[in-house]
Amino acid sequence: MDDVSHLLDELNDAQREAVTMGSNHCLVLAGAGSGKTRVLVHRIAWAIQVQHASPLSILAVTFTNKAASEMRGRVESLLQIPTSGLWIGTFHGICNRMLRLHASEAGLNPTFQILDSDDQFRLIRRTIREMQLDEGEFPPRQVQGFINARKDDGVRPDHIEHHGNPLTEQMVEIYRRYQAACERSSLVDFAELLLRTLELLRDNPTRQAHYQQRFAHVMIDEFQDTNSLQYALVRLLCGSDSQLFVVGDDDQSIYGWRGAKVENVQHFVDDYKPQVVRLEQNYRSTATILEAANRVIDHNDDRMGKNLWTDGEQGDPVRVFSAYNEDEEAEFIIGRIQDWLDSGRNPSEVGVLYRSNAQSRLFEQALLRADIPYRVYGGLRFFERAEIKDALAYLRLVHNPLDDAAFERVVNVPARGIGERTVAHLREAARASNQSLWDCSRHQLASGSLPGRARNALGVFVDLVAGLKQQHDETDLGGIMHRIIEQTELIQHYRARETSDRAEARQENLDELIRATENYEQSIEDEQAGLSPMASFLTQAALEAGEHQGEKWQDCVQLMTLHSAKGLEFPLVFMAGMEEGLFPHQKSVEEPGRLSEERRLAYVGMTRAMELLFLSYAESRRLHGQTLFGRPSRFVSELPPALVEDIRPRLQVSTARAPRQTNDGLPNLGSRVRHAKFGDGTVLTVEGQGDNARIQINFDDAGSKWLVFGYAALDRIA
DNA sequence: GTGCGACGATTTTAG
DNA sequence: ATCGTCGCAC
Repeated sequence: MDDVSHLLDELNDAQREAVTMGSNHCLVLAGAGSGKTRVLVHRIAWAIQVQHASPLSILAVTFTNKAASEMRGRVESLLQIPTSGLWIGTFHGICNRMLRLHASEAGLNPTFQILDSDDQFRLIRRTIREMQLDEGEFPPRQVQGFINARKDDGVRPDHIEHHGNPLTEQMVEIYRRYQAACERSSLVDFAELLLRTLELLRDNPTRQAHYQQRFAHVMIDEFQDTNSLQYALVRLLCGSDSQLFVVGDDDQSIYGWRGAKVENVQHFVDDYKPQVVRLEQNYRSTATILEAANRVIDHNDDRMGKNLWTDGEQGDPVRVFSAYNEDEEAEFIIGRIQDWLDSGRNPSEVGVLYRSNAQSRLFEQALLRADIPYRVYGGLRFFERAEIKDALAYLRLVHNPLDDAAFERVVNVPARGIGERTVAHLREAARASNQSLWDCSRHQLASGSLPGRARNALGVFVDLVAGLKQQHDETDLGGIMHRIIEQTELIQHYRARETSDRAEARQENLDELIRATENYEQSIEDEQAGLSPMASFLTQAALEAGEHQGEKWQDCVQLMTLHSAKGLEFPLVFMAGMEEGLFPHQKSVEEPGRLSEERRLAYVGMTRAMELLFLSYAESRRLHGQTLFGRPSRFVSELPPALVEDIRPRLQVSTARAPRQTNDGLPNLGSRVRHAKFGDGTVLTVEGQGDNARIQINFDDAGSKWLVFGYAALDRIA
């Protein structure tokens, strides 16, 4: 046997057990910071070098492109071989690959284009409008959620029971028509990528047998994030001789709201009887931080059980800061960051985490004032920006004139006098003749059945795209992209409509897009699948929307939501806005089962911290234009007091929390009161005087109510 | 076809 | 407070 010590040297016992697992299926319950990526990478290497598995027999699935490319890179450097034979990718990437290879068997045009969620939204909205339904009654967002949820459950329109419920019946009809529109134009949305692949394998025994035989080693990362469809797909991909190696952490399941099923971890145990390995040694955080996080997550009663430990240092206590308001909170955090920098540490070692994006603004302003560089995660990514999508819509039309979604997007961008009436006429004619909007436009122009003005305008558009199509034969991808941006006059369009710096940014992005097409090299797989560089580029753009903010890889303080912090680590972490209603979020408190997910989110946040962890909350906070008086998050009180250092004990300073009684006996804003029926609450508003005063109280359990002071019989409580 | 004011909603998000 | 969408007037 080859010397394989390099595969095992740096592993602890549990990690080694997982990596060297024999013929059994394996479930690795990998706690935060316990080295799960290392285990996955070494497992792949082990399969190839020790079990002599062919690289072609390996399928490794992740949730993000970032995780996939990191894994690929690490396997490559560990094995010192190129990894092009291995299937490492996201569920969507892998499904895309299979569908391209077997397009006709899956009932698809091999040049199908992928719809991102924005494209999908627009197409659904248009479908609703075309059906002359009321968008108030059928909000496109909701319908989109409905359709995706059905697809995630593997359900097609014909299989939905509407039980005579007219609302459901309509929803199903929208689903049906949306799907028909997709198929007419060879468009595939994200959920469809998975569902089609599932159906392909399910209904095609030859293909199924082929892949089941081929993939002898199937590895799945972040298994707690899989939805029903993904688990069904995993089950179809694994044959009786395949080994499943599944890594996950039920305590880090924070995506239940978008369909992820933690239960899949238990299902996997039941279905495959895997050997279970727990990775509980943490290499990231101090003992104090770890213990505090353990104690918080311990309040959940639906855990598989796991207790992280470390042989590292005790470290500093967890610091809890009680701010008077959100401004003071931000000020405090920036002060501590300044201390950190003054002690010679770097901005990029600092993570400021919050529950919702709206909270970022305060920190941005404060950091700006303090002249500390920062980077905000979230927002639109490169290929999601409007100007990029506009330009790509032209590219899509050149690539596939049947793409009605692309046609609709840019037929009047820049405005060229093709109004809603003309487009409606085209849609109607297209539907009547069962044609694409593009073909229909050409016929309408030829037959002269359009009013003069519309005819001219549409003629300009058709000539433009037709001209570009023609030029496509003479030039490469970069060349055609360049000409698209030049000839469509998109830049002039933004210039005329928007402020100069906004237009400037769009121009830069479009320049960047040209550069990206010029430098684009399609993968060998895409080439083998017979994809043109253009088709390959469009697929990539849809599948990998790109970095949130390019180039900003400087030394920056990192601002992000708790969700996007998953998988990252920082020596210094702030968790801001630790208030009931904000975190845990009000909506999660109301729905049963959601609270434990919020607690897992708190756990994820805390376990991001390596050396120092600060939690902070504000006693009063302006939100949606009004001032709210919150209480500290329950997660704060779940911390073991021995590990906590209160930076400002509430008794000391708090004005909002120690309200004086006014002369007329009315409670002050922000004070806590008890009502016989509604329970405890916080006074939000006081109007009028004496017994006739109307008081708005936000009750902890009963919600916000208006009461007349004289009748309400309120007791003040501490 | 564009511009403006009213209106409403406002957790988290990768592919 | 703020942002996006809708309807209406020019």
